[in-house]
Amino acid sequence: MTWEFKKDRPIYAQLIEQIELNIISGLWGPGERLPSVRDLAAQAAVNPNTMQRALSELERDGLLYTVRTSGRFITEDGNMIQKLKDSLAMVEIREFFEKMSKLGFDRSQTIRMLENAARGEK
Amino acid sequence: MTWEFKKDRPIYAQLIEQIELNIISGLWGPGERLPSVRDLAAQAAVNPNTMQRALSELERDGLLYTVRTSGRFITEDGNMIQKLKDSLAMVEIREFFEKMSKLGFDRSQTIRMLENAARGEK
Amino acid sequence: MTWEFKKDRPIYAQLIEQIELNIISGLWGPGERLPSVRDLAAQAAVNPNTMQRALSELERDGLLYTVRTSGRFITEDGNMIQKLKDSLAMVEIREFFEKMSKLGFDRSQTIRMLENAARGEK
Amino acid sequence: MTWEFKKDRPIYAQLIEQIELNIISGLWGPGERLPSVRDLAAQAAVNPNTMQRALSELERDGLLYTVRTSGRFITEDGNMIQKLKDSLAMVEIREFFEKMSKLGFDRSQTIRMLENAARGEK
DNA sequence: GTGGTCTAGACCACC
DNA sequence: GTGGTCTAGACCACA
Repeated sequence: MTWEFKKDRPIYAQLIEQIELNIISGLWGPGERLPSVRDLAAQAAVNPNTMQRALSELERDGLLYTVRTSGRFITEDGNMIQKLKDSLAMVEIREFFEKMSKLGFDRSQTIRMLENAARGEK
Repeated sequence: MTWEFKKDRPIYAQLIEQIELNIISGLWGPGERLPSVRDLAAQAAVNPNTMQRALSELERDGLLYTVRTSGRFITEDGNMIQKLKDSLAMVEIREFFEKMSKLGFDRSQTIRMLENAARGEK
Repeated sequence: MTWEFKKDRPIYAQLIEQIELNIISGLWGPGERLPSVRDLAAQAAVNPNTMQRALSELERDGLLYTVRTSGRFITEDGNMIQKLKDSLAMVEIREFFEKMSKLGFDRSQTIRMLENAARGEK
Repeated sequence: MTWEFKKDRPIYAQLIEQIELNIISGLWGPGERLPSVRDLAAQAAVNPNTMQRALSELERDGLLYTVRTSGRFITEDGNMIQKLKDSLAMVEIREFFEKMSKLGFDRSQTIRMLENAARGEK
């Protein structure tokens, strides 16, 4: 796991994004225990407070949960993970349609081009 | 025409991008004369040299041409504009597939979701 | 290495030409590291930006490549160097035929004179 | 006949060159009478003194001759014109060999490439 | 230290 | 007036 950050957005937001990806991709499986905030922060070379903030937000969203004195864990609710995955996908899809529209392609043209592209690279 | 720049990429690159969009969208039609470098630079609030660099690169790609002492013009080669449009679209498509793949969706899943999204918003 | 410039053409163009000659002649061999932009500029007594422009264009043509924070290097693709050599030669040949034609010599006459000249000086 | 001058060399030298080309190419035939210095100067948009200087040098070389009260004429000595033609050609040939040598081609390689080029464009 | 970018301001050639 | 070029000097990212 490598952590990289760009300067154009807050680091805590980028942390959230990366952690979500780790969960969605299954790299961090449901119910799995996370390293300590300190360790994670050291690993990512960020301030522990920043890491803490990211984890708190993820916890607020229900993606993580804390067991006092024992640590933080990934949610075991597969449904929730699935919903996150779908919701992130919807954001990407919306942005993609937006960009293609700026290029002058409407939704159906866009889909047709996507089909061709997928077929072409098989 | 509004010009906005982010800090994470060179301004000249963003200028190129925006100008390409202006051409593709037809806002600046084939054969049309551009404002002078100085005017464009003032409009975009960048240094004339930066605008000059962007225009030079676009000219190198054949999208613009210069008539000495008279000004710069959009290419009259509609074919070239079409090719640019397609090529920019291919970049977007590739990036989109890439992102969706990180989320765990393969090409055919992605396309299915796109179709649903397009249908859902009609 | 001496750098000289005439006033009738842009300096950056003359820089490009001289550097190409350095590469073709093998004075700067494939894979070799160039001096820094600043050093080259000082050596040639031009502004660093001007040298930078020349190098950028050469890089765009694939004759050089940059390793961030480490420096610029001559391409290791001997084929590309050979192609450059041939292409520059073709330009010279074309111009030469052109001039001789203005003097009233056609291609075959020109070649015959060249053969005589080469023989005469042996 | 159009007259064009670059700034990097004296105008009178460029006048000489152009006039020599006119004679060699036969545009101005042997024995033909030239327009007056004043007219030539006006035509070329140069100072009459400059034109005068060019003509004097050409006369010194024997390419022109003056008949008092009647005007200037192209030499009728075809031999001389031929010699001029050859001598200008030799200059071109020498320069060409020089340039090709800088590119790394020796005389025989150069000649072979010229033959190929001439054949290729037929 | 490296290359990359940007700005400000100047001069030139062309018509 | 147009575009083209050059210089001087600054700041940034990267390692």
